[in-house]
Amino acid sequence: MSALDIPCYSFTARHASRHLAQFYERMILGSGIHIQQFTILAIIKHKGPLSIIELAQELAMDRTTLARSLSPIERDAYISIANNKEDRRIRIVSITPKGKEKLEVAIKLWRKAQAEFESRFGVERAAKLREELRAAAEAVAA
Amino acid sequence: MSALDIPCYSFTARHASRHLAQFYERMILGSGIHIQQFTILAIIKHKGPLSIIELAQELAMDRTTLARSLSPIERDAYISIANNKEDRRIRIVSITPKGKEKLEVAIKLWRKAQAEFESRFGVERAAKLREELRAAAEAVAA
DNA sequence: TCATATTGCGTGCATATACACCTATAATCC
DNA sequence: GGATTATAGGTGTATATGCACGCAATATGA
Repeated sequence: MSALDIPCYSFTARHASRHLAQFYERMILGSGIHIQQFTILAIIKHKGPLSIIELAQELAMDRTTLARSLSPIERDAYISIANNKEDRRIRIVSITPKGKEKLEVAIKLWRKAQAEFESRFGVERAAKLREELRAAAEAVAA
Repeated sequence: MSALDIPCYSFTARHASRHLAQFYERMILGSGIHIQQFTILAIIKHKGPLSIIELAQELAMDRTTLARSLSPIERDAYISIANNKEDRRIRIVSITPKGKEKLEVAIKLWRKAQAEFESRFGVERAAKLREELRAAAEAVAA
């Protein structure tokens, strides 16, 4: 037996996620950021400044997980986090010029990773897999 | 935009993996172990005593990640790790009677989780998704 | 046999993940 | 307006993940 024979859907998804992440990490290594950070930066850029909770909703991830993921990219000045005047509970996350530059470098490498995966796996097949992954996540939503 | 519109295959896989893991965690909560620990215990039981590296290969995960994942279940005495006489570099991992008991409880809950997912997502569809996830991981293998 | 290469494994570090619990602030309802 | 409730966010703790590096033990080759 090997991992390929373990029937647990959670394990299979985790396994694929790990290996896909490693593949993308290798591909965007030259950018100096991680694939997860790349996604977060891209969303912040495209959705404009937003609060922690709004950002977490966009990314469909836990609020506290996201908050900790922001630390390294704030430390490296790719994002800035400011307080809100109207509602002092809210903290607003924005991408910095330095973050935009970093993102532009990373996005070129990311496109290559996307293309490489599609080349190996098949464009149609990859699109179908993505749809099914989205549906699976939806199916188990709390 | 929401997570469902992010086209990155790595993100989509990570997203689905997170949410499937949370679903399984909720389902096997009563067992007192995590879904990842469940998988590791099941493999150790079925593949008999094996070394760290052999176990890592079975699970297709990093050796050092696995080693740290063993700590909690060794601490809780679900597994035991012994030195090898012939080759003193090798450490052999075995499941304990306590671990087998825990596994039996967890496996009942895990079966319910599997059935629940198949019920929500479709049996055929789930099988197909699993196959495609395996193939995707294979496609990006280093 | 002894120097070298290989192998098995542990640890430091950094990021990822999420639950429980806490504080501060804003909104709501007598 | 003051008590209550709801919301935004931070932190402690625990597990997950993997790279770089180091150490000890075995295997190999001259």
